[in-house]
Amino acid sequence: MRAAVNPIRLQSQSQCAFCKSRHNGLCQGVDAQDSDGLTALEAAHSPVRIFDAGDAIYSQGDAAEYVFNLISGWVAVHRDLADGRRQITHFVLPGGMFGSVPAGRDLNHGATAITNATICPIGRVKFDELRRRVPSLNEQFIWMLEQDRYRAFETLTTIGQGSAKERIGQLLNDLAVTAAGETAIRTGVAIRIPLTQRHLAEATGLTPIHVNRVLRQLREAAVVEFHNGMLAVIDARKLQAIAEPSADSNCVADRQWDRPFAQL
Amino acid sequence: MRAAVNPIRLQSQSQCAFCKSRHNGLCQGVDAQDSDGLTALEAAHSPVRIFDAGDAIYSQGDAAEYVFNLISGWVAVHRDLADGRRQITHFVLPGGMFGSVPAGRDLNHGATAITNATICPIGRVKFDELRRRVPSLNEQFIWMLEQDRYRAFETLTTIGQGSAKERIGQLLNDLAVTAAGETAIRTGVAIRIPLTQRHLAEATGLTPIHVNRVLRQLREAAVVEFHNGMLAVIDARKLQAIAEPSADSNCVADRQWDRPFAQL
DNA sequence: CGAAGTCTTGACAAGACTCAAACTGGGTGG
DNA sequence: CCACCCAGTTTGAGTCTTGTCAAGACTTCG
Repeated sequence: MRAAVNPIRLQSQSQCAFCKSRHNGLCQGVDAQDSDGLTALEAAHSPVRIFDAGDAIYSQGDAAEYVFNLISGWVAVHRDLADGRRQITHFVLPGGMFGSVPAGRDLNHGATAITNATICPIGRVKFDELRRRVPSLNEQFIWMLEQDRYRAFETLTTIGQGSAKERIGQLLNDLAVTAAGETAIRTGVAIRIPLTQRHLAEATGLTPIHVNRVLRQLREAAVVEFHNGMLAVIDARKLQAIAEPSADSNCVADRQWDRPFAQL
Repeated sequence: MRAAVNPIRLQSQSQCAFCKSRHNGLCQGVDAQDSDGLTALEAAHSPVRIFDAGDAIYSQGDAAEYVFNLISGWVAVHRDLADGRRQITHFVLPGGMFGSVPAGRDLNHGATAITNATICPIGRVKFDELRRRVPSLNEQFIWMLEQDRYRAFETLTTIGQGSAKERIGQLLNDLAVTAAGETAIRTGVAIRIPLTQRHLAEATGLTPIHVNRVLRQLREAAVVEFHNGMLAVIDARKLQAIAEPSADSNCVADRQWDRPFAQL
């Protein structure tokens, strides 16, 4: 069993810049007025760690000793099967949190730095104590967990029901929106998405080869172009149409099942 | 926009039996010693609601006004697309909680009673207040959210990477384990799983026809038989093998990506 | 009894995967 | 400066899993 954290390099200063400026992430959950809470937060987290692109932050099966707050860079959270198949469940962008699992369980997934990444780990036990002491942090944590679940439902729907084109369109659209920090994507913009086609494949449950073919289709249909980690949005409307076959309202609420098994 | 709760029938007593006996679910999170907390919990939740099999508990797009605690019966949580496709993200069994989303968002999924179901709703606002007052309840809530995420990762991996046989095997195995309340399933037992092949299809992202084919394969291979809402486990070992191609340890931790995009 | 829905099966089509090979571009080392 | 290597990307041909269409048998319910 490998240690849960690979401390590749420690940053010279031991404080998490984000907790001080509170621009993003978990630490944002602490009220600015709560100087006591802020001090406690500072005291709680471990020195910031820097990972190189490709480094494992933790591996599937490790004990869950830390909660991680991503300060800069991109991280992939993924689950591996014994025969080599890998599913990327989601990508974490700066401000995101990862690494928490239900108390008493080991990690059922791994996390890998996609780019160089700066990460602020907080010991799980310390974090739980802190969370109980600082209500605003507790709320932020819950919000993030709910957010993850919310997203997971959407991803699950796309992977389960979508065609290859829909899966890739959805993923690219989501990533672009998140990376750009906007609510919708505009025609003509180019956005850095530091992934290979293989990453896209492992996140969508397709083969890299098929991802390539679909990307070509999208290019030939003048929807998006994805080359060398850059996504160029040729036609935002088309992308939107591909990415969101769900009207997200209760437009189809009338669908019902029958009830052969009323009594359990 | 439909109301978030279809109050089909109200049970005569307005108290949730589960909160009193605390055998299961969210209410289990309240310390038995914390009589203040117990009283507050009792006061907080709405009258128990009874749904008939097939009833919508809430619909996609509704406002998230309640958190639901399932007392008896089975519930499907699902996400619908405009063209009629539907993905069941997971099934909720007695003791499970559902209906919470990040603050400020509408529900991105619906919930439907599969069997007749008894459900204890608690207003979201009330619940949040209560949670802040009763730390043990707060912890139970967080544990449940983390549990959901934990499961979602596994489901996502199965749907994304698994063959039809693996998806169905995994689902049946999970349901059997959960329904039987055991950690592993034994050869020879029969377990009630009140689902149609269509439910299985919508949960695995396959067509009902193909589900049928795979079920026949599993029957002919003497793994399981699934008829009329009953799952007969013919060979637990075979089922296990199909359901868990992941060794869940870091057996494959060496797989690495290259790093074409170190700098973000 | 008919109606509706589920389950089952067959024949066929299509989307996605496999295998194989060539091209690209960025590093590395001579 | 060039040759080489490596990983990523691109493309083609063929295969196979899964989806689509169609139709019949069975169950439940009114």
